[in-house]
Amino acid sequence: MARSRPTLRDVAERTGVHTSTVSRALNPDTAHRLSPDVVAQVREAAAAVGYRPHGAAASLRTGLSRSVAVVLPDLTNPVFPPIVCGIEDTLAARGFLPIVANTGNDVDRYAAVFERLMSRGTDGFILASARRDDPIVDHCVAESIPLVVINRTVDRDGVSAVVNDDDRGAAMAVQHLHALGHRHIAHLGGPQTLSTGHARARGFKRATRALDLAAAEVATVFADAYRRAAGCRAALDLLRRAEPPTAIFCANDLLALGCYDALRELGRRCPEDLSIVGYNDMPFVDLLAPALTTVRIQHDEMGRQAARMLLQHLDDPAQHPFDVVLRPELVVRDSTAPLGRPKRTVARTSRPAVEV
Amino acid sequence: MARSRPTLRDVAERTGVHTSTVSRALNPDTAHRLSPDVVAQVREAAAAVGYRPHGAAASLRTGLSRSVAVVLPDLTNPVFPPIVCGIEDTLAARGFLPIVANTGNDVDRYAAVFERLMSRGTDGFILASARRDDPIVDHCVAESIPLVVINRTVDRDGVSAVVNDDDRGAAMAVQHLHALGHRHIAHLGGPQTLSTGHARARGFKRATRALDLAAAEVATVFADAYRRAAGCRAALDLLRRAEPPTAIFCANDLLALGCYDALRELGRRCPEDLSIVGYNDMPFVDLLAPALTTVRIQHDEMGRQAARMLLQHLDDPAQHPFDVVLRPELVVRDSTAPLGRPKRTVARTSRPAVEV
DNA sequence: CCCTGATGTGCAATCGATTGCGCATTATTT
DNA sequence: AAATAATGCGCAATCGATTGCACATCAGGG
Repeated sequence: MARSRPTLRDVAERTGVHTSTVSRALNPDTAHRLSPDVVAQVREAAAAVGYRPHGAAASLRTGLSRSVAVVLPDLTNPVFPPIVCGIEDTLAARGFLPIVANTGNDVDRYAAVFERLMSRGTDGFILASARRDDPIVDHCVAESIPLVVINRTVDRDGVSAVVNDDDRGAAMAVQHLHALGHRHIAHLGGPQTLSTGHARARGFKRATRALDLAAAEVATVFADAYRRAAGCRAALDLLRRAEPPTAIFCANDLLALGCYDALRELGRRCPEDLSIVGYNDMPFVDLLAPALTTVRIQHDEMGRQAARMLLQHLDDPAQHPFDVVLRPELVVRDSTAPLGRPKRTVARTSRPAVEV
Repeated sequence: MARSRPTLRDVAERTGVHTSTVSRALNPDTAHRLSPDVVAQVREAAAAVGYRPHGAAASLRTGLSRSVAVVLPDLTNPVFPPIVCGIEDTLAARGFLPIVANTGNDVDRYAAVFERLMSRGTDGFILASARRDDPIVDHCVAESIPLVVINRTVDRDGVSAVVNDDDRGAAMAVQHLHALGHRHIAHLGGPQTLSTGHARARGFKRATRALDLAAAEVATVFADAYRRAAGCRAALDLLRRAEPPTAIFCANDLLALGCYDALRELGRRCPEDLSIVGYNDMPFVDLLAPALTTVRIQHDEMGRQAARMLLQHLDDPAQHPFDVVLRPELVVRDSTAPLGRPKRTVARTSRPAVEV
């Protein structure tokens, strides 16, 4: 035992043919060039000795690995798993294996992970971790490495992206709050180094202006990360001001959870004292207390589109970069209520967890 | 452009030395055998041409890849990301890259993913997807492939595992419910093909017997998957019986969420009409309505232990398999209340999301 | 019956990095 | 100063799979 794994040679010797014949017999694309009985014999022998192709060797020779790297900024953010599932489904249908890596929102680890994935040889990248100004994206473009950015996009040109219409989504949130009578609406923004944080803040500003909400009424603070704790800090900042807002639009759901924490700390209630809107409609926010009103993005669809896009680039290296922009949807639940006349909590809009 | 990536040869020619010298200069372990100025020149040239090691080639020659596969049964279950983070931290410190793959609870995909990872060449496996009787685990043992199972273990011997004391955790849940006065306690069990489902059911049975709860009072139903929808179905089954339980111990948090769904469907309330205990204390269950009482497992620590274990096996192939059993902890929140005298919801035990 | 063409298989080079072995040069010892 | 040890580096084989090319065999047509 512990003998090294069987190779093409072992199968060849067992069958009495050459290794090249074995290689062809085992490859569905070349098997037709051989006589059927040889193919059958080879396959049988391969199964008998438990032959497994040596990916590194094949990859070395062909330069292809039939695997793509999926880089996430934060695995613990529940918004990403459904996206990954969409990617997986689409890639699996074409025989590609997605390799998921996590940067944990750390720039150094982002670089290290990319380096390792590159050297390990993946055919392409799907980056959910892109920053607006991203050296790694630049590098990929310069080296013509097949690449798709997802959810977050970059400022520069020449990169295929699957994103949401964050500007519109933000406007939907503001309009909803405005329709409920809110005038002191604040924005708990995300990092402005990320396209999502930037676009949602821009949409917020545009929408409040369009609705003639005085600038003073539309305070904006920025969290330094899409994290619950950062959201709490920023929310406390907003809520401790002289004239606190009656509603907050958060740039993502984790920040909204931070708002919940802040309210609890201050002994105030949602939605009675403050209406909160999140962004992403990540799994489980429908079960929170109160159930979170949020802007839903199409998780699975984003993943599927990104995977399809990357496959197009792999199939045709000349494929020109393009964008797919998905439309968000407002999901009204219990964390928003009319100003001064908070609605009673009734049967809330539920949404089952994503079934894989 | 689009010129193929630089190789050792390119660096060698540029420096005027042999490729083997370049190889040694770039490898910290062998650089000391060369004169310092050669090393410096080589490193400089390598950086200048943007040399990146070709992992597949190195892996082919050495048989090592410095990467380990982490196989998850269900990426969308929030209990796993924190575990993966623990694994990542520990592996990164030793220069190993974790490659995360997801089986989506699908046996065929499990096999396919394993096959791909094997052929791609990973130095070892951390399986969170093991079943009690798992052919893939058997295969790894037979082939002496370094392996650690995590969270779920296997019935067979000879496999290193990091698990929780599920039996004890279940007993803690039952004792808690019993102390609250509950006598009609049911168990919403997980799949019995998984060690977690099995051990938690066993712990439930043991604890109820020890407390002299009549067998009739301790109904048990099994969900066919750790999913919210499956939990809902099973809970409806329990709650529609002639003598429904006053408390349910669920084999994991997702099943508990299914209970919440079932209650809503029946128009009953938790904890007034039914006390619910979950298992795992996955992220965000502290924010649910009501905040979930659950058995907490040590997510990060599990990951760290498993990674350490695997590294031990990699360092010393003769390392004998061993187990690490972590102790669970009951976290009482608002989903459980004294029988017939439901407590008012007060400030609940909060727990911030895991900071990466 | 020979020639052409098709078909099936073998040969050997190749991908890029690693490493045991050996040679050459320099340092050390007596 | 000569013999020996130590150091620095090059040579070439190797890992396993793939693939262009060549060769052999056989079928069919003239």
